[in-house]
Amino acid sequence: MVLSTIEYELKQFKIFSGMNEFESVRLNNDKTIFYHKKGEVIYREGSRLDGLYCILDGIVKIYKNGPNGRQPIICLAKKGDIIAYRSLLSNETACTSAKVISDAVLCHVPYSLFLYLMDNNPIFSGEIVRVVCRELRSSNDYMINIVHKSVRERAAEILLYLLEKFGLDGNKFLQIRITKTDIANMIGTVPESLMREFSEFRKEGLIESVGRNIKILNLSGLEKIAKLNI
Amino acid sequence: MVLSTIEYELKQFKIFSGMNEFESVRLNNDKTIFYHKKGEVIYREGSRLDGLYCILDGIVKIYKNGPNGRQPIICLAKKGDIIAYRSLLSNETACTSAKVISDAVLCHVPYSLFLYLMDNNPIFSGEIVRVVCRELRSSNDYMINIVHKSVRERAAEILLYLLEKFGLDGNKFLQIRITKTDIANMIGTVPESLMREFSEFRKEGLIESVGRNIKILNLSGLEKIAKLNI
DNA sequence: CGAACTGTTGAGAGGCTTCAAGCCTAGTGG
DNA sequence: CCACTAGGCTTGAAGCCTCTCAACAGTTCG
Repeated sequence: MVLSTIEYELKQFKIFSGMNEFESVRLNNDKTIFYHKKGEVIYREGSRLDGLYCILDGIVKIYKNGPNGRQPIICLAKKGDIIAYRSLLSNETACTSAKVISDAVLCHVPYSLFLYLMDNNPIFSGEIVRVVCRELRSSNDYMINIVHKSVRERAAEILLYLLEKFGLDGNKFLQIRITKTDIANMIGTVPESLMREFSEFRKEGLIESVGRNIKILNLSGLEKIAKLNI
Repeated sequence: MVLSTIEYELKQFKIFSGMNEFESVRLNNDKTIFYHKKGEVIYREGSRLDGLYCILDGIVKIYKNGPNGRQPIICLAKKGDIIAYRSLLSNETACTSAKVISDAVLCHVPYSLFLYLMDNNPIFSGEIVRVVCRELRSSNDYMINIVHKSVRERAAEILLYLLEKFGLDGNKFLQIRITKTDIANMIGTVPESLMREFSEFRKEGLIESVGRNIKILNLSGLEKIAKLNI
């Protein structure tokens, strides 16, 4: 990804869609582009952040350090998503960590510019509020799922989530390569338990999976298991 | 509660602290006060809301309709809290329901005024953003707790939550009367399991409980069990 | 190419839920 | 105001679901 296309990419972010000439110039001057390899940590729980990140490419996992050495994953962020804005808004230290799970290109927008846009650009601030609200809603939904559904139901649901968020390639394979441990951490279980459910799904002809590659064969079957919408 | 004190009560809400003369008058004209008895439903999941509610008195539970006929409780709201604002901000239908569990006095602020304040009063909009962010953070924290902790740990934690939010009376009793079913629904378990943990706590001298009245005897003991902060 | 991590399956243990049954509390209607 | 009834409280027993531990095959990446 070359720099000239980055300006174009940034324009695709809804939050930046209402910027005037002055703001655009300032964004281009103040921003920093980072290239991160898989496995690199972008920020850590407890640290004080000095700006937000727009994801231009790759996949980032947002997680917490939980009890018993686990690392529950809050969500996955991909191209088009923004991360690290919540702690800025409430002026707290980060309550999550972020790690790259698929080589990523990030655009750092400094706190000062963020504040300026929040105060002076209603499209920006309105869009940020919408993002937070959406996250709050999905966080609530997620909670219900994880607490009141069995591992089998959650295993089906996470496949649907990955499908919706990352899509399929031409051969019906999920367009994301992610470890079973990470998936298990997304639905609050251990890799072994997740494994067993996937094995079941395989026997039932719902999916095919070889290592990290997952093929979705029967969407409606998975939906039935996941019991979406109550 | 008489009407003259209501204006005073509303001023106590941080979101209204920065209003000018005009906005104050409009709030007083446009608002509606509702008196709700225990058990009454304020709004239902899926309905379109026409304003937010400020809780002037009483306790309201925010819950969802989950699988298997359960009603997982997202949070409890008391005097000083505002509810139903999220769906307004993202212009969606309500994703939760709200029911009174302790006789309540609510102040309804219509959507139009809400929008006006969001656009014209930076103290108001800033405070709303902070409220959403705080909720998002606690929602994330809550999720981790509920997923990766045992029922015993969660049972201890919910007591600490109730203690912090509602406090104790002179005799060390929690200042909230809530059913075991509701508490169980807050920590993602069934009343019977919660019961057993409370019985244990009783044997260990951590609490005393008779029916809906819960007395906290050993705070640090509960904290140790809850394993707060990882 | 080798070490470290991940994937996969099995066996066993234990925590939690479900079902059941009786007591008690609280809210309703006469 | 009191009796009644529905629902909440409480405990026990049984069984299932999920986690833990273990072992080995496969994969990834330096």
